[in-house]
Amino acid sequence: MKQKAKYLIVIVGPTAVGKTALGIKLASFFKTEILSADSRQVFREMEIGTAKPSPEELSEVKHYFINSHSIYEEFNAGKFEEEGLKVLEGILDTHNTAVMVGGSGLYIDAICKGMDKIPADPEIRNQLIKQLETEGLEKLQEQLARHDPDYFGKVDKQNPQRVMRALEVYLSTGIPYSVLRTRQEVERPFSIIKIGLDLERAVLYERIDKRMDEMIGKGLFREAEKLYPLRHLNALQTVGYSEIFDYFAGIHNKEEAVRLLKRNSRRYAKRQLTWFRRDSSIQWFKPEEDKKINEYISGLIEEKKTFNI
RNA sequence: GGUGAUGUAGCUCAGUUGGUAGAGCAAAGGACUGAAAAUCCUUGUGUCGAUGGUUCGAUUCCAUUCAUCACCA
Repeated sequence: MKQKAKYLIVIVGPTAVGKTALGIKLASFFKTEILSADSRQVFREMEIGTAKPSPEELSEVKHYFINSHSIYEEFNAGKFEEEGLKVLEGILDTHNTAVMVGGSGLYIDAICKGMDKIPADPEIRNQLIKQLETEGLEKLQEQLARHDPDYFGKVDKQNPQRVMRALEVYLSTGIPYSVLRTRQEVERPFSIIKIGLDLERAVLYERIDKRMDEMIGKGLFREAEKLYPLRHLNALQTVGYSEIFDYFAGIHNKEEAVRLLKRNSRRYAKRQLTWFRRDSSIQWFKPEEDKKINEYISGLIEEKKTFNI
């Protein structure tokens, strides 16, 4: 029996570029569903600051991983791969095409390329965080140099998160991180079509600033005020909220908070672009280039169909 | 119209006793496999308003000129 071709259309790009709208158009066209790859939109306790699809948009097309988890839960790229793959399988069981939309590069890669199955140990991680506070980064660097000289030679030693993760893995498994982290890409049972959305930088930044003003108008500060007592949670260590928490904590005034909200969102967009730019399988378009995007996708899908006959 | 001040990086400004310049902010580039909207690294981007003069050499001194601001008419 001939196997049907299955496709995952992935839409990536910086924040505020218009990924959500394109995703909905494509999913509607293919009569399929959307997998959101966004590390903050998964959380139901956060709303305004994460720029989720609107209720209308959500009712138009079924979205997964929007409001699916709680900020009290531990959620990460590894879990996203595991849970997301299951959801994808489900969609592709009944559809030929699925759409994934998101700005979290690591999450996108987790689905498209897979991650090494290296365990996480939150307990050890918390210990390491404490150790970082009390003894400083240097002590952790020394430990890593001793236990995993290989990785120590490669890592960005100034980055506490990198150093701690490697130590976490070694301390919980007894195996050096460098041994477990093979970065081997896995083959998925579907074809992946990656669409990147980008805009002229100045225009993108204008959109980011404008959207931030809109979020503030919708009550972002009120939302952040409610979440303020939970600010220590990982989910809330994020652009759009921490700037407001600092305002509540008296670190800066409201005007400065607004300035930082915008600036940090812009910087976030830049980091996203840096991540996506190195992925040569992404075909880039401007958000309004619907026609070109259509041609690009149908071209690829046609080709594969022909090939399979 | 007169007098004065200012004109240097995207913005706010510093500076050069004459040897083509530097801070803050903004920004740019990059890394990154379980915190990733996180975390970390690197980088000063410039006809020093314009034209002419003095000088070995002018962004700096002089003249003219343009622009902006303030005050006086």
